[in-house]
Order: sequence, then structure tokens, then C-alpha cells
Amino acid sequence: MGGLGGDTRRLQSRPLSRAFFEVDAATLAERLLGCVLVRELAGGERMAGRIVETEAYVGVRDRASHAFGGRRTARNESMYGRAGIAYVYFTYGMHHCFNVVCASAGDPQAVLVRALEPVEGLARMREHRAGAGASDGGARGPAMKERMLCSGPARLCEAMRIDRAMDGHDLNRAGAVWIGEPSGEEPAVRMERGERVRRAARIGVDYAGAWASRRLRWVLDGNPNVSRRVGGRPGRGRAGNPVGVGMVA
DNA sequence: CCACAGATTCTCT
DNA sequence: GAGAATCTGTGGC
Repeated sequence: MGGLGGDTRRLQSRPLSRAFFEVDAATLAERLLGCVLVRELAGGERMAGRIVETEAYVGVRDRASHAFGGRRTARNESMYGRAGIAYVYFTYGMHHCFNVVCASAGDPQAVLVRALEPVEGLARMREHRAGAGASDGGARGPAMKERMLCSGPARLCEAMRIDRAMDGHDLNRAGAVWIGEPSGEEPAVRMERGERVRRAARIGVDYAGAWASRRLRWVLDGNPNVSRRVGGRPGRGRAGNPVGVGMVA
């Protein structure tokens, strides 16, 4: 279990409306859980994953945000754009992270997508992630565990080949990157999967003072693809990287 | 399972 | 020149 996992499966979904994104970041972060991030390669090949973890960056007053204090540069320009476009940034000298811009133009709010449950195009994801994962039982390439493909903001970008070229793209219509509506996300379905919506403090923002402890992270806890489990609990493998585990509600 | 160091380069001060 | 919304391998228990 623990996955819709079929590799050859063709996901049925359609793009969300622009209005879906025209809400504040905290609202969107929770709403995006269960939605599907779709990536279409130049050749028409598709990859897709169900969003299982998000973080909200709530605006100019948020010390952890790239737009804190109204900071506006070439790098974060997309944060000031209209709701429903992508904000992709490069960090730590080698990683990309994917965000969904929300609220309204001029109000720089965004949601960081931190983890996906792989749904379609897993073989392609493994190719893109080949080279990593040698510590996970020596599983490179075709043998890489499914939960190592998209369980982190930089991992999912590498798996789906998302980079700065996709910065500013509309996510509300089919294209290179877009977001589809959720399917079968009723509470009962989540329970059956052993998932529970939980909130926690954001990851990697210790520099943000009081904003570092605000619970602006949303997780489908219990899903094996979550980057770091909330609160501790039984966990396996590296899906539960211990650094900076957030507090529970 | 847990903790820590190293990688690697773009971005802004 | 410093720091970064991270990931991975290694080493200890």
C-alpha cells in the first residue's frame, strides 16, 4: 500500500481555476493537500504527484519569506505576480524549490510545495534522481525507493525536472507545469490511507525569530512521502529526517 | 536511529 | 564576501 504507485497509470485530472489560488497563503497551503502537480516534458511525456506537504509564506511581514519587508529583486519577482503562477528559486548552490504564488498581485504570498506522493511517470522520476540515494541501501536508479523520489522540496524538483525556466508559469492551465484538482480526498479516504492533516512549524527557517515557530506547515502525516514526520512516531527510512522536527498542535 | 559535515553557486550587501 | 525555504554520505550507538 502506501501508494497509488502504478507507473504506467495515466492520471485523470483537470486544472484548477485561477480563483482557487486567489486566497491567502495559509488557506492555500491547506487546500493544496491532495491536489496533483503535473509536469509535461517537451516530448509529451508526463509525470505527476499528489501534494502531501506544504508551507505558507504569508507576506511582507513574514520574516522567513523571501519577500520580507517588501524585498523585491530579480530572483523573487514572481512572488509579486498574480495568483496561480509558479515561483521557482535556486538555493544552496544546487537545489531548486517550487512555490505557488497566491493572494493578489503586489501582495507577495506563496506556498512552498515540500513533498509529493509519486503517481505517474515514476520511471522517468528515477532517471532524473539517479545518482542520489546511494545511502538508502545502495538504491540508485531503478532501485531507488519510491519514497525517496519526491519527499522534499528539492527532491521533487529534481524528479520532475523543475527549474528556473518554469518560474512565472501559469499553473491553472495545462502546460509544462500545472496543478490539477484533487480526487478522492474525503476524510474517510485519508483515514483509510492512514493519513491525518497536521500542522507544524516550518522547516529550515530558524533565522526568522518568532516567525520560525509559527505553525505554517501542513502535512498529510502518515504518508510515507512526507519529508519529515510531525512529532516523531514510527517512521522508516529517511522519510523522517530528524533535523528540526516541528511541534505538534 | 541520530547527528554532523560537505557540496556548490546564485543572490544580494 | 556571506548566507542560503537542502540533500546526501559517513560515522556512532
